[in-house]
Amino acid sequence: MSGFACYIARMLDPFDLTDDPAPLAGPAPAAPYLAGLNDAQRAAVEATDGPVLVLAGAGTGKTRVLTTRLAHILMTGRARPWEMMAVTFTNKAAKEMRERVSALVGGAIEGWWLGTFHALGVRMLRQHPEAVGLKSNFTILDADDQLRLMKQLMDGHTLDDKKWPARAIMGVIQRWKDRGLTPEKVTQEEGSGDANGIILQLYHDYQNRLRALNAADFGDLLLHCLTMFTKHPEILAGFQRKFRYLLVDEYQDTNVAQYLWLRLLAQQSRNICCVGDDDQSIYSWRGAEVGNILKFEKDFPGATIIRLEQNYRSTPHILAAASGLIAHNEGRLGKTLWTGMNDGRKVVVDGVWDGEEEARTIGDEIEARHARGDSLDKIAILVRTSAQTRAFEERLITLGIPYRVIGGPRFYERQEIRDAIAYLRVIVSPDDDLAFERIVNVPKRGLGEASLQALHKLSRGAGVSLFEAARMMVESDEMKPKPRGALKTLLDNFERWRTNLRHVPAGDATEIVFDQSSYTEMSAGDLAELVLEESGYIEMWKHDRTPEAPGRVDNLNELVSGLEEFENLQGFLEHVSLVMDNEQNTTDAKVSMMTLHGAKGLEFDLVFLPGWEEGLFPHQRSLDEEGLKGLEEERRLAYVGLTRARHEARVSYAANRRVYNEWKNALPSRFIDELPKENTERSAARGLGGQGGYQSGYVKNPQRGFAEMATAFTQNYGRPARRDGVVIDGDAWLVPDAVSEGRFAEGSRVFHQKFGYGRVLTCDGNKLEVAFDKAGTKRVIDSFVEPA
DNA sequence: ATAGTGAGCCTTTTT
DNA sequence: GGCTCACTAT
Repeated sequence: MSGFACYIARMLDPFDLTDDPAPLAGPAPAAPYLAGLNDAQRAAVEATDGPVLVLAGAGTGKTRVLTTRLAHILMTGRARPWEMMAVTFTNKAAKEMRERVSALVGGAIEGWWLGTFHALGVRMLRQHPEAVGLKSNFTILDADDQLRLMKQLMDGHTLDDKKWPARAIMGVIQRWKDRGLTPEKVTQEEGSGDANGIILQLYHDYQNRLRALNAADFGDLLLHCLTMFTKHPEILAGFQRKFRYLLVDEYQDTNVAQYLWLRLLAQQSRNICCVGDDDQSIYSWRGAEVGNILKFEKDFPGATIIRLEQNYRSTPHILAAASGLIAHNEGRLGKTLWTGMNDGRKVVVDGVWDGEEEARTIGDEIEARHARGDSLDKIAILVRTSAQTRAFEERLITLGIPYRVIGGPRFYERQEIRDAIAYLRVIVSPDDDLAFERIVNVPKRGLGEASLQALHKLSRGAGVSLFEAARMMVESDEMKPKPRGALKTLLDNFERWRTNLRHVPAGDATEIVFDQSSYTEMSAGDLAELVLEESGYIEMWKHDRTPEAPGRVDNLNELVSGLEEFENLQGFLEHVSLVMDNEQNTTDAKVSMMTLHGAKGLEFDLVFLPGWEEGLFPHQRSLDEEGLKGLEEERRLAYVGLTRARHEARVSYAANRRVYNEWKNALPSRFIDELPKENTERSAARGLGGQGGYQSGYVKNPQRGFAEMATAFTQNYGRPARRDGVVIDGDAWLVPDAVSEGRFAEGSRVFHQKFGYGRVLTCDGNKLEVAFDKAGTKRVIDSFVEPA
């Protein structure tokens, strides 16, 4: 802290801006960190006071502006670190911001309130937990815990659990929480309705149960803050006084609860700067309200609005394609992105036969680039749904091209890790019923359904935790000797492990009673190792013969070594519930694969955008459930995808895709039609408007190309009617050019490799509607049928 | 109490 | 295709 103060003093001298009342008014002597900013960026940095909305288009240097702004506020002495709050959506973003601002300021920054909404919310709640009926060591539940809890609560209700599975109920409740609605507030608005009545009742039950468990779920972290602010104005006032400058990243993704939270905190200082891009709002399904950004001016009268429109990332063609696409959305704030770069290549649009061919084509292209010396790090495949990555993984494995899938199952969400953590949780808080329940019978100890029921009954009757009930049970005769013995062993184990627990440093109200005489402090890692060993848990996996078991053992070992970094278990558990990042080792150059959602904020030289088909992208479900709103969000997703590309973007769509078990034929996504013609080029590889076959530059490996061609000729060309062939579906790219370019008259007979013979009903450009003799009426692209 | 089988479901995105 | 749930057999 003192080091930092020192630094400020040193920096202030040469260009003292502290007393400049209106930084926008004139060119102040340029501080070095301002150099290289364009006018808009600089304005965004220097408009420190009053409400500011920065509309930052994709690739316009948002992060740089944001970090510079924070550094500027610090360096000019407008605020000290602990008087600033900066909110992000991901831990990764928070981490990056901390690093970059520190670099600008020239040292670590202590006391700065920087983090995700949830992390900051917890921090506030931990200071005043009693204000919302919690104890300071409250636990944070994850999705898994929530679900199990809800299932328990639902037992008491008559609800069609086919129509309303626990997952769906939690969804409704979470949505309410996103909107800042406690159970009491829901009543006024929409608590009626058949199912809603029961769901609301469950919401009440759920909240009561959480409080009894001294636990909060993710939504509560904000909701409880709101309650606290309203019920205890003095607490709110304290925070209002404290935070003189607020900054919010990704403002378009805030939900109502977050919005209310921010508004309350900013009310006093009014120095709130929100940064966002309405065109990149892609999280409405988890409660985000684009409306928040659209009505910023109304909420904060006199707000300064700054648009960052110069794009430093993409070529003009990519930018124009993306802009042309997003222009189809209504209700935008509107931006005109521009770039000073050279033209570059047009966005390539490539139609392929099926998903397999799509994977092969993309794989080959990547291989060619790789052979040419391009770094795999700069290549990404961005998909709509996570399941799509599979085809590409398989292909890249075959080709021996290293890749990484970003956003897969998280480390801390794996079953074995959650089990291990449950053990640790019970050690730290014996009252943690959910954790206790999770592991009473894992590994199997003969404590099944019946024993658990008995425990629950006793726990409810005596008003004590399950652990306590178990203690009582062991003393009594109510249980059969066998399970009783097993339970006793388990309890004894926990008591013993607990004696090894390292104390929480002062200030925490953890009430753990243990025998001082046998007290031996252990590091968190050592303790975890001991527990996994003595409980038989790791043994269980070592003996497991399923293919994933060895990996699980590895994960458990990794967990233990990860624990070494923490002072104590409590600290680790908090980390687990909030900072679920799994750092990927980024050492080797690999192709990145991820969903479009996961790609936000990233950039790559070459971006593949497969699966642009109606139903998949835009996703049918989005359309069904949200209608036009859903479509527009899907379009924003497409926009996000395109704008990730620096040099090249390659869109593709397949005419046939296997969904679960059956083949479906698909139409190209409407988004493809919405890309301006002048900024796109149709790949020459597959006809569909191009001329020439695969030789026109697509397949870079002629040897394999020819080999496959030969195979395909014998298999396909010779016996076109064959429908059960091994490779037929995948090798349709050898359809002769003449055919792919042909036009089909209505009424003419055609042959389709998947659907067999049929008659053309209608013909619209290259889209045909064909009544197949066996497969029914389908819509297909003309290049996939041939004259019969 | 538990393992194993079968039916029937649903398939987006995740702090 | 894979997951969860429920049921059956041990």
